[in-house]
Formats: sequence, structure tokens, C-alpha cells
Amino acid sequence: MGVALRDIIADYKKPVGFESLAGTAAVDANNALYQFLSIIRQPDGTPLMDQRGRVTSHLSGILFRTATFLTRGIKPVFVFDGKPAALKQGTIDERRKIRSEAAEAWKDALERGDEEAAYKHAQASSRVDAAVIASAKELLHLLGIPVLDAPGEGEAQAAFMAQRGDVRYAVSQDYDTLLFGAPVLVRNLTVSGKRKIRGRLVTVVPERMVLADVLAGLALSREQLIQIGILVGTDFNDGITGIGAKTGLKIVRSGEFALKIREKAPGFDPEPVMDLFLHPQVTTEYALAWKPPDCEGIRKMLCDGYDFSPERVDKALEGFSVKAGQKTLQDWF
DNA sequence: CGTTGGTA
DNA sequence: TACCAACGG
Repeated sequence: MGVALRDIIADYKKPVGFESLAGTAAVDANNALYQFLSIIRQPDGTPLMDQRGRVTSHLSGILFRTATFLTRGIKPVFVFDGKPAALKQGTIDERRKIRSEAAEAWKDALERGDEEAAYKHAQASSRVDAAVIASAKELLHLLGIPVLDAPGEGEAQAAFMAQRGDVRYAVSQDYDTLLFGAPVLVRNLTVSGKRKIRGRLVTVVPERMVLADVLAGLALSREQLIQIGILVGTDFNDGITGIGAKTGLKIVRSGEFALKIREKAPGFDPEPVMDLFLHPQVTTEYALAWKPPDCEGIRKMLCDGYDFSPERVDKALEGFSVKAGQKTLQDWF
């Protein structure tokens, strides 16, 4: 998933508290939905579902997480993926295969009664499908949170919006967002708090990366950072076997990128991938307007439609509205 | 994921 | 009050 640059950019990740994250944020919606679907599950891997068997994990995640955002002064816009680039087809096919294998492994683990394995495979089988996207958009709309359909990659659009200064930062787990030129990337914003990772309980805190700091620190241009990405592999090209981030950095620094590609991947033209990162398909046609939540509509959708408990929904909505009567709320937005 | 409810 | 397991849908 994404581009494996962690080994060279880990030093530039700075933990940040919610208080310094107040402001507008462009959220990579598909990435956030994937995280909700993957994490909000029962111990045996079963996601939250309504009585009709429709998955609701992402709705729970959106409701509670955006409530937290707004109470902390973070105003999110959710940016959804548009049409995938043709170059992404390989990645898409590969992910589908991994998901379907994981679904099988989940079933097997359940039959053996191995709950831990079941949970792991269930997570890997998570799929952001059309129903998930449609219901997520419907809920966000009712919550008064702006939603935007990117023409291409959501990450690219989020990066573009941050570049233009329309939002303070982009939110995604994927480092690709930096390659797309996001001046500031915030990770762990849609997954934070205490989490079990490899059986251990760890506290996940939001972290900020500043592209200019990464480039200055590594003495690279953005093009060179993309070159490293291309060497290790991105969603749009296979990396070169045996080259990780550190080796990639050495190669690019010594100006041997083109040479290495010719040598190890003779048939491959990196130019379209470079161009995709430098000049992604984006749009300037968006309006960022945060509105008060439609509480009635939300209850209707979540409680009547998806079997949420009215008490829990109302509790969460307190984070959105100040109280009925609400002058403060209007002032806030 | 966030919330709830039991326990020390 | 602080912590943790389990519940939610």
C-alpha cells in the first residue's frame, strides 16, 4: 500500500497534539474508510453490520471521528477517489487478489477457531465498495461536512488543495501524498488512541510531516524523492527488486536513477509515473462549506436505516451541535 | 474506531 | 479516578 519510503523519512515525522491541528484538513476519504472498515470489527473479524447484513463500521467511524474533529476545531473535507489511472491497474488487480485470499483465510481461521488469525485476515479482506462510499457520502452530507469527488486520485487532490492553501494540511496514511506535493501531511488522524498492533497495546498519536523539511533534510528535490519512490515501487509501477528506500536514496543522490532503470528494468519508462505525481488530474471546482448537522436526517439514516441506537447517535451529535437554539454553532461555522 | 460498564 | 474488556451494528 502506498510507497515504502519510511526508512528514509521516519526522522521527519513529528508527533503533534490535536490542539496544533485546528483548521481545515483535506482527508483522503478512501484511505480513512479503509481504516475504519479494517479496524472497527469484533474479535473474530466480523465488522459492524445492520440487521440486513450491510456493513456499518465506516458509518460508526465517521460519526465519532468527525465529532472529535469538530470539537477540536478541525474542519475536514473528505476527498474521494475518482477514476483510477490506467497505470494503477496492476495494483488494483493485486489488491483484489489479496482481499479474496484473505477472505478465504478468514473463513478457514474461523473454522479452526483461531480468533487472532481470523481478525487479521478479516482486516486484510476489507473492501471500500460502492455501498460503503455511497453511505459514507450520505452521512457526511447530513453531518454538514463537505465532500469532494476528485477527478483522479483523492490523495493528489488533497495535496493540491493543501498546496493552494485552501486547507492547512492533507490527511492520509500514505506517503504518496508527499510525492503528490502536499506541503504538510498528517498521519494517524483517523486512527489514533490505543490500538493493538501485533498483539501489543500501543498508543498511536497524530504525526505531521512537512515536505520542505523532508526535502531539505535529505537534500533532494521533489523530483528526486519521486525517483526514489519509483525505484522502490509505487501504486503506479513495480519497484526494482532489491532496492529499498535507503538504496534508492543513494542511487538518486549519485545521479544514477536513469542508469539504474535502464540496467534493471530496460523496458520500463519512468516518465509517465513521474508525470502522474508532478501533474496529477485535479480540479479547482470545489466549495468548502461546513454546515450544521441535519440531526433529524442523521437519526433517520442511522437509527431507522442502519439500526444504530438513538442514544449513541444523539450523544455523538452533541459534538456537532452546541445545543438546540444554537447561536454559537452558527458563529462557529 | 469511540463508548460503555465492570472492577480495583 | 484509572484501567480494561467487551460492546456497538
